[in-house]
Amino acid sequence: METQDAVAALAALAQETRLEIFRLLVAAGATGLPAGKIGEHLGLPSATLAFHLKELKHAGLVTFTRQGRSLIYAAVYHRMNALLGYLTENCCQGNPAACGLPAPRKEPA
Amino acid sequence: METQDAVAALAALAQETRLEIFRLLVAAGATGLPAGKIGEHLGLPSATLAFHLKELKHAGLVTFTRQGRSLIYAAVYHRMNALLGYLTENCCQGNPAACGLPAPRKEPA
DNA sequence: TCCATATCTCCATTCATATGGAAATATAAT
DNA sequence: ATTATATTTCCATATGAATGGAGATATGGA
Repeated sequence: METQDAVAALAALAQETRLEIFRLLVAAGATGLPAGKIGEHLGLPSATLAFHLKELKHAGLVTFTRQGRSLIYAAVYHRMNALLGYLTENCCQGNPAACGLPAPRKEPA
Repeated sequence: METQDAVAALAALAQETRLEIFRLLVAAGATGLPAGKIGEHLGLPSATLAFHLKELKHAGLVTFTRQGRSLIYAAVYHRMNALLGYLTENCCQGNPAACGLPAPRKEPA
């Protein structure tokens, strides 16, 4: 992952509402959640929700597929993985132990 | 680490200049770097540099100590560690393997 | 076709962030 | 004391992000 992409992903997650959306989608797993359910869970007006989903989508952290009239959103794990890889490689002295982490498996995505 | 702190740390790193400052400090290791050297490396006007250092400091990602008339800045590794811990725990289904990572050692800081 | 549902786009408004010149503060040296 | 160095704070400005109402678009069902 390049620095530009890392900045985009970090910016997408650096907002309470969006971080909560992402966490909810992670918890929902591979099946994902329709936009409506997300808004319901977090009590968000539709326009606000759409705005944040667009940001996450733009950063590559979520995708969606249509199912009837619902759009089902899901977390993109490999993107999160790539972000964690970037951070451990670039912000832990190339030595993850410096940040208390075990050796990372080389970023695949 | 709480969600609030994670958002603050993410926001601090979600900016190209600040991410570069932090990476530079990580590379510099425990001895750190005087503010002036950082600005020199990255070609930043002093006011801009001071602004970003304040943001990083506020997020707990850097500290500084005075040495003569220089302020020596250094990366706070345990904070980065805590952020990575938060992300793997909360954004990888509580299952780091979902993000291609080995099991994390429990966040100590 | 007509209506209901799910979600988005448009827009105005508000608030926060980023940038950098200029002046202020702190330390050191002569 | 005075001057030089290192860095910060102050301030104005420009740019971008967040919020949410209202209307547009897409799909499915009667």
